[in-house]
Amino acid sequence: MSNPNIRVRFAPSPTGPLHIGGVRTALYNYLFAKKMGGTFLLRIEDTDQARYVPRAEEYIIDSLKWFGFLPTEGPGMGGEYGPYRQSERKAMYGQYATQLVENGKAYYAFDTPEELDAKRDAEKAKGNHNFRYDNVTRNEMKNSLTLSAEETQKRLASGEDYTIRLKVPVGETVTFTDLVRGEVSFETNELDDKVLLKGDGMPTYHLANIVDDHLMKISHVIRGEEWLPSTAHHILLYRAFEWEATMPQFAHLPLILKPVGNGKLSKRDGAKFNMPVFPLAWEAEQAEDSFLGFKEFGFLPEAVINFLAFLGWNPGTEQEIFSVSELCEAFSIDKIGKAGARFDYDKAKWFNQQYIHAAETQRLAELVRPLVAAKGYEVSDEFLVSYCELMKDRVVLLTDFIETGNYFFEGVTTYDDQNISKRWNAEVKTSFESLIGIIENATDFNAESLETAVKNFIQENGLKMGTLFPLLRIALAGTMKGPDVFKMIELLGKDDTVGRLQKAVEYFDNL
RNA sequence: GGCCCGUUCGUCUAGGGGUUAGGACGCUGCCCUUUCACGGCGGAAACACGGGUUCAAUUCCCGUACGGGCUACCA
Repeated sequence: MSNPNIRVRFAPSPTGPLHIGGVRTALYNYLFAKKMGGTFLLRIEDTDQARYVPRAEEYIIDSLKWFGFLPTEGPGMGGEYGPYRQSERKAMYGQYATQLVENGKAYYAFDTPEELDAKRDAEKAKGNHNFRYDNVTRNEMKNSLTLSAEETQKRLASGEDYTIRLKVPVGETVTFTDLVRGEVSFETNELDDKVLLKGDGMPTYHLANIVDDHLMKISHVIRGEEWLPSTAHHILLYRAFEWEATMPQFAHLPLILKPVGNGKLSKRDGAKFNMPVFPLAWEAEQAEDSFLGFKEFGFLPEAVINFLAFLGWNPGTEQEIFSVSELCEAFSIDKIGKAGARFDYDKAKWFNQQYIHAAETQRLAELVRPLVAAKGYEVSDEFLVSYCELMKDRVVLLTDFIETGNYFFEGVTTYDDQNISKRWNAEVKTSFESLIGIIENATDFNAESLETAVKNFIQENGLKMGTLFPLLRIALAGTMKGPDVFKMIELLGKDDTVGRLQKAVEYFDNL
């Protein structure tokens, strides 16, 4: 069921790697579009040349690709409302800004950044800590409202740098209904005359955003709460353009907060808490600006999606595990919470564990393959699949597959000495060596037969499982932890198993 | 400082004028088990505070406190 009237966009700035809050914004937009049968598009807001980072746009798209919620319109993706990169729309914004000046809704301002800084400092010195360029102070600044028409024309003609500022009306109340917060209002007397067009001819976020959302027929603006205060300006802009009738609806998402401490989640929290805050790895010139992502930490994309979906939203039922398609079905804006949500890494890991348990073993093996290769281990595909099957219940992250089960690949490197010395003695050794013989001579080398054979041996000799099993386990794995001993033996194969057991006897003796 | 937004277990949250305030993560006890894990069954743990309104307020209103965001020719 498709609905051409529902169009939403994800509009990031390519200033660096896309952080996890941005991913969640993209996700909510995607889910909303899917739920409503609408369109989800990507728009790159690259109007700040100073902060532009070349690789960032590619990173954003790679990330969306990894999660599997790629927009259907965007740079390099087609769509009839392009271009979808704002830098490529530069000329258009200038025209719209000029139109606003002609209609008396905006004005030229000639104050240089230095002059503005000086003005702010001067006001601060006078005890005024909140100078703003507003409907009062504009009368004392250098702009087309205070300058004569001739002077303005002269400055424009001379090529002097100028900005175009929104002429915020006096004494009005701007009220709108936010889809998550309800009615919100602002007094225009508290609002500053935002710069619409910068000295370099580029639009600011405010202008570009409104023009593009209008031209791209955006029906719902779903974005972070940091944009709530500027929404008043945006509404004023829609009015100035006389686009209010088709103005999109707004939904401001609660922010994602630090796991502990004050403030919103930042990129530095990743290093601080040893957890990912970006979807994919990002390589920067400075080591401190380089990061590993959720992917490299060993997360499955759908687990991250499920986790993120629940950071600020819930379905109102007790179901927690949702596939992406279930999420699309269940999603609704009115279930989005209002308060900021702390980033809970433990919960993220729990989601991942749940998804790994439920994942096809074949797929896990494919994901683990490159990790195994990176370690230099050489194993067959059959081995890897069986190994993943054996380990998937005791793994939280994909990287755990090579860490907690490393002895499968490289043999036993360290033994649990304490548990050995507690159990090892001459008598036990005799039984243990008989046990090796049984394994060595086993004709049906599979877990079930081996278990029967070993248990029979134990019973016939009046031994206890508790004396031999732990030693068997330690001999094979070095540790008391791990999967079923007989399944381990089957996977390791006869030669490897017997080799490990013999090596262990020697080690146990010398302990 | 000003403006705007928010506040239910440690965390994510459900709920909503009368509930034993529900679930999940984490923590913890027991069971399962040759170990670890998985799984199952339990436990501790919350309505920020003060005033109203009301027969009744955690729920509605107002304050306060606390938290968050914005306050750039950044987005």
